[in-house]
Amino acid sequence: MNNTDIAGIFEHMANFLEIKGENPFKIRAYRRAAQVIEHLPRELAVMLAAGEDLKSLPGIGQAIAAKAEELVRTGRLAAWETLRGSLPEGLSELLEIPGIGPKTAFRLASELGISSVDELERAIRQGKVASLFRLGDRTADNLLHQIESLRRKDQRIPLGRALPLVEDVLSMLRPLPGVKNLVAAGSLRRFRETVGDIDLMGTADYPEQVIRSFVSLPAVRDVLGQGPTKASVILADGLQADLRMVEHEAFGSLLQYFTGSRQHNIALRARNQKRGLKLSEYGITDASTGRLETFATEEDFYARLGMQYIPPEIREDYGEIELAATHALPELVERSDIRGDLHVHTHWSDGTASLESMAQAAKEAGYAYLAITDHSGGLGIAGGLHEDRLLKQQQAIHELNQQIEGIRLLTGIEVNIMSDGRLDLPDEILSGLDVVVASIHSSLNQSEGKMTRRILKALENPHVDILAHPTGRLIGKREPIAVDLEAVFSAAAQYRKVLEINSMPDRLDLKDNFIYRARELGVLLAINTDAHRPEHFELIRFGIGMARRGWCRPSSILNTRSVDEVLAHFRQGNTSR
DNA sequence: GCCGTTTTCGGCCCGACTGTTTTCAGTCG
Repeated sequence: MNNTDIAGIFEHMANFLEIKGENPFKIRAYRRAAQVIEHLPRELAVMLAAGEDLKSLPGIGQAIAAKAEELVRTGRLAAWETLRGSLPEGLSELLEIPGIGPKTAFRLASELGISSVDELERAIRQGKVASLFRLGDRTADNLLHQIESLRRKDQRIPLGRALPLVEDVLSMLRPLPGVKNLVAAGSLRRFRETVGDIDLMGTADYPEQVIRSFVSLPAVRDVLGQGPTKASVILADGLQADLRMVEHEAFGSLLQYFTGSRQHNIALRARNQKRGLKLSEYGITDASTGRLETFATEEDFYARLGMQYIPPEIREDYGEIELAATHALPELVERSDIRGDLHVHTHWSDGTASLESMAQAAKEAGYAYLAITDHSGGLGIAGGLHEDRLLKQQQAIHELNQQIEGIRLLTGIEVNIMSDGRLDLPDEILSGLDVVVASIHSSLNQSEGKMTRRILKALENPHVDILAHPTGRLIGKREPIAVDLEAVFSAAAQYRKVLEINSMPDRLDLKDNFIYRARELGVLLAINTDAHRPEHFELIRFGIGMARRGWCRPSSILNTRSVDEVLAHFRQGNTSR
């Protein structure tokens, strides 16, 4: 049983306990455990097999550790079987409907015998729901609307689609007269790989005018609501965006509050409550005096708590609060730290641009070096390079290096890892290149054992420098390959191989929690764009966002180093066996 | 059920809105 399944069961248990009116803190404990487990970089089964104590995980104590172990060992959980037997199975899905909480769900089940969304819809149409005590026509009507919108609701959408959309909106509103602040908060600001709703907030001299302009933007498909300081709209892709205009003095605490994450805020408040400070979106209240202090910036807000400013990307209650309190947060990698890209394509394979224009674009991006890594000729990739054309390309790169100034091109290849782990170019060819990026593009459905052996074999090749997009996932389109990443990370650390953080918004591969784990194991990472055209260099910000979510300092990222240091690192990898 | 620079017991984030009431429970973010 894997982590997703286990987390799912704990989440269901929380729902059922809630419906039964159990202790709310017990319920919260199950929810928190589910979240922690869901985002673990390693399988609980693996940790248990290694003899590790699950109680060392945050939010997991004696009882939940034992239950998790029971699930791993037997695939079942007696406590869960009992619980689910005591209530109608479908009740959990009722909680998905906005407006229905545990109390209402319980009453719908006990008083009307409803146990599914379909049954609820029928009951509403028959007028049964509106006749219940403390419910009425309005409530029933709203629920019906929620059910309908839930059925056509778009999923969370990838960050790569949401961010440009939101930036468009912001760039049209910011020039309005009197606008001081205007930013997106929420999971978008934290650079989560997918986002649900968008929370925009700002301060301005004439807030109503900003609201009016907002709802009449061309990107707005539908206006859900509009008041003097707040409006809700639907943008393209079905993305809901809320704009909130506030007083300038309270902007800092409001931004902090709406940036989240929820877990971060809960932990932050609990911690400071003990010190007599009450935190809210309006500011900080000293319990002894009852006086509310406001904050125009987040920096001031955190400083008042005696803490370092915490970058949004790591506000996940993953230890950042404690470190910020002792001023020991890591300095996270930034765009300006990046000195080159080690994975790009040109029209020599499936890219669209020439060597020259890619070099020029990299130079404009502020880079000192650029590795040209077109596809190797093997399996089914359009226009991949065979040995003769690769040699010609190397020649062209050498010549271009003579002509251009301000950037150094490195020769390279993105070589296919074939289904048995061999590479589709011979070692003699690979040894003549500055950078060898290896990746999987075929036979993606192999078993975990086979896939892991395949990748480990590729990593054992002394000429391989970087493993690109290690899991092969495409967000929302293709599942990651089945592979024992823990084994891959260990091998990479041992052989000094570099793992890629691919910045393509539909890849973001490795993802945040795996970056965190790889870094923990001492693996060096590279943030690459995998650019296929000059504009793609801009996508580096997504990779940087992931790296920051994985707590990477510049020292964890190879391409923050000079070209000589990069090449020196590859040479070490080549001779370390 | 979890957790500990005041605690191994006694706490556990905070405020607003909605619809239904006549003082507030339930839900949400």
